[in-house]
Parts: sequence; C-alpha cells; structure tokens
Amino acid sequence: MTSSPTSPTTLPEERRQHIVQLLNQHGKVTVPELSEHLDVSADTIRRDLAGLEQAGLVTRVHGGALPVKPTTPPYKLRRDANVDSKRAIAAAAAKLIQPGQVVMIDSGTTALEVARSLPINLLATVVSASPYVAIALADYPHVEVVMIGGTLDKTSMTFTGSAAHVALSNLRADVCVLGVCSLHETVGISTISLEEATLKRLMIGNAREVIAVTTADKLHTAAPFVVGPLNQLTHLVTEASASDELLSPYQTLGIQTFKAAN
Amino acid sequence: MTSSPTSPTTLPEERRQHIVQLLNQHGKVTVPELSEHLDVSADTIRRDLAGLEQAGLVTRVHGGALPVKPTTPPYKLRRDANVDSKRAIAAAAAKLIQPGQVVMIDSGTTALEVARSLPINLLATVVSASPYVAIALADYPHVEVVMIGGTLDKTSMTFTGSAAHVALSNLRADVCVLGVCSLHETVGISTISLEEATLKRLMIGNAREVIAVTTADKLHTAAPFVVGPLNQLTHLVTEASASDELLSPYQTLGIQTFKAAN
DNA sequence: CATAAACAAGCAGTAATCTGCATATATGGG
DNA sequence: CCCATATATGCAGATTACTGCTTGTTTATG
Repeated sequence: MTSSPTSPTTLPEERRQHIVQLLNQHGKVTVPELSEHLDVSADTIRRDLAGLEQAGLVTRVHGGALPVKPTTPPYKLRRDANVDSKRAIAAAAAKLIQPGQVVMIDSGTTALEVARSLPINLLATVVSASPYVAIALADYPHVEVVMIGGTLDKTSMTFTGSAAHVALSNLRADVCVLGVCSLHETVGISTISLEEATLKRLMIGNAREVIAVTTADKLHTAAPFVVGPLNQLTHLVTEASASDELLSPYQTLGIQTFKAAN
Repeated sequence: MTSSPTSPTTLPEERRQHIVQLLNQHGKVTVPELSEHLDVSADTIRRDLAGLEQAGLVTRVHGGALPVKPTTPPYKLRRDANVDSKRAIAAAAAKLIQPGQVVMIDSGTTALEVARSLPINLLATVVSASPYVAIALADYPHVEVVMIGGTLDKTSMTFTGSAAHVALSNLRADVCVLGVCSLHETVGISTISLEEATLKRLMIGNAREVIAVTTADKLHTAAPFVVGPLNQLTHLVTEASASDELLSPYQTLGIQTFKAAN
C-alpha cells in the first residue's frame, strides 16, 4: 500500500502547524477537508485537533474546529477595543482638518473615529474606501462623500483590487488620515497585508499632508508589508500615554507630533 | 483551484454563532426566518435556540428568540413601519437567486432586505452601489462583494456620478434586483431623481434577468424621471395584499409575478 | 371559540466520534 | 546487525451527535 516511490515526509508537528494556519486563514476547518488536503486519515486529523485543543490553539466542534476566539470577523472585535483612547486620538486629529479641504480617510477603526469626530458643519470632500466611513458621514450636510469602489476585503472592511487602485490613482487630496498598523524607526510604515500596503502607499503619494493616527502600542513595531519610509508622514497623533522618548525619532524627522487629551 | 464540487459545508456550531450574531444585529430572530436564511429545517433551528438558551446566550420566546438583556436595537432603519412586509417580499425574491450567479443589488430598503435574506452559505458575486449592502454581506463567507464607487447621494445612500457610471458600464450580471420607486402601465419604470434613473437604466441594461421588488403602494404610480419600459423587467415580487387586478398588466407583458408569503 | 402556526417528543438514517488494536517507522542499546 | 521501545498511523466496531420527519399538543390571534 505505502509504496509511493518518494515519500514526501511531512512531520506530524509540521502538519499541525499547517492546520492552525489554515484555520486562521479560512476561519474554520472541517475534518474531511483537512483529511483530503493533508492526505492523512480522518482519525489522524481528529487526534491532531484534540491535541491542538489541549494546547489551546483551536476550539473543537462537531465536524471540525473553529478559532479559539468567537468566529466574529476580526473587524468587529477591534471595533470595541479601546474605543475611548481611539476616540480621544481621533478628536485631536480632527482638529487638523481645515474647512474646504479634500480629505482621504483610510479604513481602520481609528480613522473611522476621525470621520465621526469631524464637526457636523464642516465643509469638505471626503474620499474613502471604507463603507463605514461613508455611512458615518451621510448626515453631514456639507461633506461630499466620494467612495473608492472595488472588491471588499472582509477582514479590513476596505474595498481593494484594481478598481480601487485606478480610482485612487486619479485623485489628489489635501490631507490623508492614515490608520497606521505599525511604525518603526528603521522599517518605516508597515502593515499586515500586501493589498492594504499598496493602497496606503497610493493614498500617501496622492496627498499633500499625511496625518498618521495610532495608539501608542503600534509605535516602534513592524509588520510584514512595508508601505514606505517614515518621512512621508507630516503629522502623527497618538495617545497621551506615549512617552517623549518614543516620539523623539519622529520629531527629529520633522513630523509634527500630537498627543490626545486623554 | 482546489475547489471541490461539493457544496460548501457549514458547521453546526458555526451556525449557532451566526444565530447569535444575527440576533444582536437585528434585535430579534424568528424560527422561519432563520430556517430560510441558514438553509436548515425549523426543527434544527428550535434545537439550536434551545441549546443557546441553555448556554445563556439568547432568550427563547414563542416564534423565535430575543436578546438576553432587553436592549434597544441600534437599528436605524427600524422607524420604517413596513419593515416586516419588506422583509417578506425580500425573502420571496431571495429564492430567485441561484448559486454561482453574479447579482446586482440596487440601493433602497427593500433591495437591502433582499441582501440580508440571502442564505448564509450562498456562493455568489454581489455587485452594489450601496454601502449598507456591502456591510450586510461582509459576514457571508462565500459571497464576493464588489462595490461601485462614486459620489454619495445622501438621500438614496447610493454612490453615483461618472465614476459609478463607468464602473457599472463595465459589468455584466446574471440578475439584477431592482428596488423600484414607481411602476406604471403606460409610463413604465420611473423614479424621483435623474441620477438614480440613469444608474438604474445602466443596471437593467447590463443584467440578463431583472427582478423588481416593491411594496404594493408603488404599483400603478409614476415619478418624474423615467428609467425605461416595463417589459425590461423579467420578474416582479410584491406584497401578498396586491390584487390580481393590479398585477395583470405585468403578467400580460410576460413578467413573472410573485407574492410574498405574508 | 376556531384556526393556523409553533412547539415537544419520539423515530430513523446518516455522519462524526471514540476506543481498542494492529501495523509501520524510527531510535538507540546490546 | 538485531531487537526492544516509543511514536505515529490506519482500521473496525461501538457510541454519540446531528438532522429531518411524523404525531400529538400548546400557543397566539381574530
């Protein structure tokens, strides 16, 4: 039976890591699916899942496994995380927007709060690729809302793809409000997906001023996909709890830094 | 692609999480509605609800379930009195959507309810110019959401303008779900704004089938801006209360008419 | 009070799971 | 080189979970 000429030896541990990866990537895994994909029997998969649950890496359910944290999309979880500090940051950033400007607002929870913090009578044009931003500004009588269309990326709730790329390429804004994933002194601006990085790069390139809004825990960290160097930022708004030491690299680059009134 | 021909499977536990999510989102859930939406029998739903109540996640009531704590749902569109009849119309229209199709969904509250009534494991591509539709479908694992960008028209909550025009011109859909403003035997399809009429005309022209969804009070009425003749419609879904007399003009045109199970 | 819908309990078929056991595949000592 | 041991895997039978259907009962509503 097991007479495959070259047995591509897959280590058990390697296979288990693969299961965890598939789960995080796909949101769920089923036993038959894994059995076929990894070319082992369903029993082996079940034993793997039992071990992974013991290790706290998956939640075992009848028929397969789900992520440990409830399967609600990542975005909805983040929505409720540190809303207060994000709102304080957003309020500080909103003051930097001048009447009459064309403003790009990134996706991401902090950037969304900036949209919500804008004064209700503001006269402006707001460009965004996030449906939440569009809905948040629907009641603003003097704001013209321009949406970047495309394919919905469900983890970041942003419209992406070539259509978004084309639409963004033909725009020129006064200000861009960037919801930053990670900022690092030497790595620069970075984020967790390639598509996101590409779009952020376009937004930065097509705006005169770039305001980065971020919680303090994102400072001095890095993510896989690099957007560009730090000196493309013109303003940085973060929490009051951020130490001066953390902010000094940005100030030496000529970036205006602001702390939220926490 | 490693796509097997078997239909995408939904884990029981996954389905229960969906129920909780729908409950928090809608403020209430009914057994028939969940049965339709999740594509399982009413008995299974009842068993799910019993288990969820045991776990303290829902409060079981006759006919469905309510949140554990009597919260006021943040449901902005709820002030609309005929939500229930719109939802019934939407449920009937959703049955006309076949797996694998490319579906255009118009803006408007009834069309939005169609999106919300689609079975959760539907495999499809949905094109829309409404941010609410995009958000409603964000949790559908096998639906690709394509957004038509443009300038936000705040009265209809649709993205319009030349950008939307261009994006719609380059699309070809299997079916279009049209939220109709007015239908009249001699005037045809009409609506209240020029921009809306233009976009609806484009959507109709680029879809193989056109399903109009509308409450009965819109039948035999007219609005200022004409979209096109009635015979461009292929299906019409309306309330159970609509008289046969009202529907006969459409049937003689070869339009398939459906009444919601009210 | 009558009717239709919703419910609960039980039954049967299918799929998933669990348990014990036999067979490989190293790994290291004699 | 041979063998004992631990680990990993697959298989077979018993058990459990899930689902839809049927029957009789309860609940809501006009």
